[in-house]
Amino acid sequence: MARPILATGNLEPILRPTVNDIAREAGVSLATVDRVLNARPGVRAKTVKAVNDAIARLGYVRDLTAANLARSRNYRMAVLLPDTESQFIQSLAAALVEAGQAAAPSRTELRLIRFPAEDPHALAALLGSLSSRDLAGVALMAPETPVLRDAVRALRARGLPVVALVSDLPNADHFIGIDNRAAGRTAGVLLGRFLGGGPGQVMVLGQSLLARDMIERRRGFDEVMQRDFPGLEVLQSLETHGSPTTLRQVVTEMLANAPRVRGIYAMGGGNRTLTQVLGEMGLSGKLTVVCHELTPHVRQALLTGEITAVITQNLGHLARSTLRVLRAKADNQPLDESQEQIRIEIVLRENLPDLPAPASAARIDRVA
Amino acid sequence: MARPILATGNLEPILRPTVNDIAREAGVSLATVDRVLNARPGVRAKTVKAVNDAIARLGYVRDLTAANLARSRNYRMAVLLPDTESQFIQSLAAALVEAGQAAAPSRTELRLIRFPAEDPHALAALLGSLSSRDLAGVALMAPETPVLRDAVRALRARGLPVVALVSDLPNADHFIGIDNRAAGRTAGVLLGRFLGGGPGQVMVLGQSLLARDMIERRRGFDEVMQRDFPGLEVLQSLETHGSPTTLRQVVTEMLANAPRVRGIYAMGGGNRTLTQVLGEMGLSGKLTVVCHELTPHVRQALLTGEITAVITQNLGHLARSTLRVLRAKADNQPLDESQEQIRIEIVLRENLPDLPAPASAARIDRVA
DNA sequence: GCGTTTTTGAGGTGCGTACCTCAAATTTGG
DNA sequence: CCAAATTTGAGGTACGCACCTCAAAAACGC
Repeated sequence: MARPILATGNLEPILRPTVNDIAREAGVSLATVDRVLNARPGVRAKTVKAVNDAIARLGYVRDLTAANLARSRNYRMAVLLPDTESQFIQSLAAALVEAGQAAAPSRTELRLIRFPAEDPHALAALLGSLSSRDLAGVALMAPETPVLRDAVRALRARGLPVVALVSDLPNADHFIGIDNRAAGRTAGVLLGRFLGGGPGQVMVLGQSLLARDMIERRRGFDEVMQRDFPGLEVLQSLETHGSPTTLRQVVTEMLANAPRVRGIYAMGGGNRTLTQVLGEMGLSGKLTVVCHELTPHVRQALLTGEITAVITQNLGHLARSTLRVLRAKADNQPLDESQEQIRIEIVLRENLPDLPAPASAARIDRVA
Repeated sequence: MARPILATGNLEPILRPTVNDIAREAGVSLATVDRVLNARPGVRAKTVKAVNDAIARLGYVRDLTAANLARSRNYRMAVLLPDTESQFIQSLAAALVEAGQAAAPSRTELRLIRFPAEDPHALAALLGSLSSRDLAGVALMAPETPVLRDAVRALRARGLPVVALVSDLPNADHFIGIDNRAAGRTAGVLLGRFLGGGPGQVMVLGQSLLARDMIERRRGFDEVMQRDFPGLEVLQSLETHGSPTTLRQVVTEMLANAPRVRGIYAMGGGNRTLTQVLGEMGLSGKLTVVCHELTPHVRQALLTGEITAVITQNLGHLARSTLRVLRAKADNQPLDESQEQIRIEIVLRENLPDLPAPASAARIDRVA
């Protein structure tokens, strides 16, 4: 149950300057240093400078853990996701919950809130009801609309950091997700090269051609196909609007009319229905299919060869990054960009990572 | 210079049980709870159980930040790398130094130590000189030898956690790096598919066929080629022993004798020399070349088309993971396996990530 | 039952910081 | 130069925990 923390002995201290050192160095009292550090009023400009100079000279950095302890600071973050039931959203939600649990020891709490996917005003109202008294930050995955822009602006004006998830919002503090244009380009090379450069036709599917991420993917895809694979004819995008029925219909129709289709780029959701339709038409494994997001079903389809390649983003990373970024923003701290950059991952059957272990069971590592 | 931490107001507290709560719940004093928590002697088994029961009932988890503050705990880690001057090692070292700097605020210090690459006994002696009084953990990148095995065992016996970097060591506490067999398989599919399944010959290059990572890559590569691409003939591996001269010689010879070579799998280092030789022979961009590790030079070669695809691991992730794992081991804490798994990344020209920004310059994010 | 050993409690100090109060020192305005 | 306003200092408490001492209480041996 309760184990002592430490097997190895303690180390000789690594000395870092403290507030007391600053006070001595600056020739002022602790109270004054505190006033400067925490931007409290009642200090002459001259004194402020003296303190800041001492800080610079000593290379002082505030011990955030001690500071947070003293303030009993805690970080309650809200993450807003559409109430869609797609496997992607579900996996994302699960990853967020897990990251939230893992962050609990560092006084971070994550509140997952779902909003009606098709109602921008309801979302805006929800955002309006969030208070910076209860929250330290907000993460949000939603398509951009005028009301949403205003609501985000209002939130930030109230001092709450807002980060955009998966699909960018231009007036958020930060965007967490992949570069969708580059993702589209990557899909393009994979399809192009796997098809040997042609000849043949390529079908493109997307939920809605209005969402920012879809637009960017399509643009990147076309860019590469036109430049590098002129032998492949890219057919017009088909919109599915998230409806399995529509998807089934447009795919069937297109495949009947375009017999030279050798590849499919599925930009958005609906991968489950797509593989199903292909199966029914006896085309499983006969076409080169590139899609997005490594959901459980896509995993399976990769293994059976129904899907050739997947462009994906690591949702665990995305979730942890979300918390780290929100926290950094809440603390007004700089962030490590390279750590927060979400990579575009290419998954084939051969580099399919092991299924992540269930969250709760803490694994035992090797023992001597 | 010194900014106040917090713009947003404080939140209503998220209450977590403290040691005082345990004492009350268990009906004992604070001192006794402390004795149990830190495994100090002089407590009856019965009392220990009462305390542990209370801990379980309340769901108490120790506040590690407060604990570390109280103990003035700090984490000094040693990372041992061969003194090779390859771009890979240099990039790795740079990533480690950067991760070490980023971890400084959390009382973590990283000491980079280089050892003579070809002298296992010197390395063993070095390991023998490390003390658990000065260090909290050791990370090590080295080929396995009998003396090394013994040295690692001795280190662990002295209570120092040891993790293996890049290439696995079976008796380390943990391995941080990619699954090299899967990496070899991935290289196989890429080459196979990019070459349209054949016909043709494929050349395989490696520094030394003795290192564990090389063996595994070759095995994974062969596995896929035999099973999925029988139309491609895989030539015998060529060993370069890290010598540019040897590499130049064997490649030239092989290409002269095997005119049907259409692809190259470069399992180890020497990518700089390889592209150079290919250029001299007028073959730049004419062969499909798959190699490992996204070093600066390989980036360049990807952009010019001299190299087709790269199997790589994110060194920033690797470095941060090293510190997290060492810390978790030092604290005897469980680790989040999914966060520590280093992914096999496939990099083509089209998904080449932006060059990471220089370490020191903290970036400013968007402002309202 | 008594002395001895073992176990427990009460209390304090410190880690580095935040935040508060009150009095003393300094500066400012007229 | 004096009164008023501003700035500074001294000191305390708290956060959650580690670690120490000393005395009181309980368990133990015989």
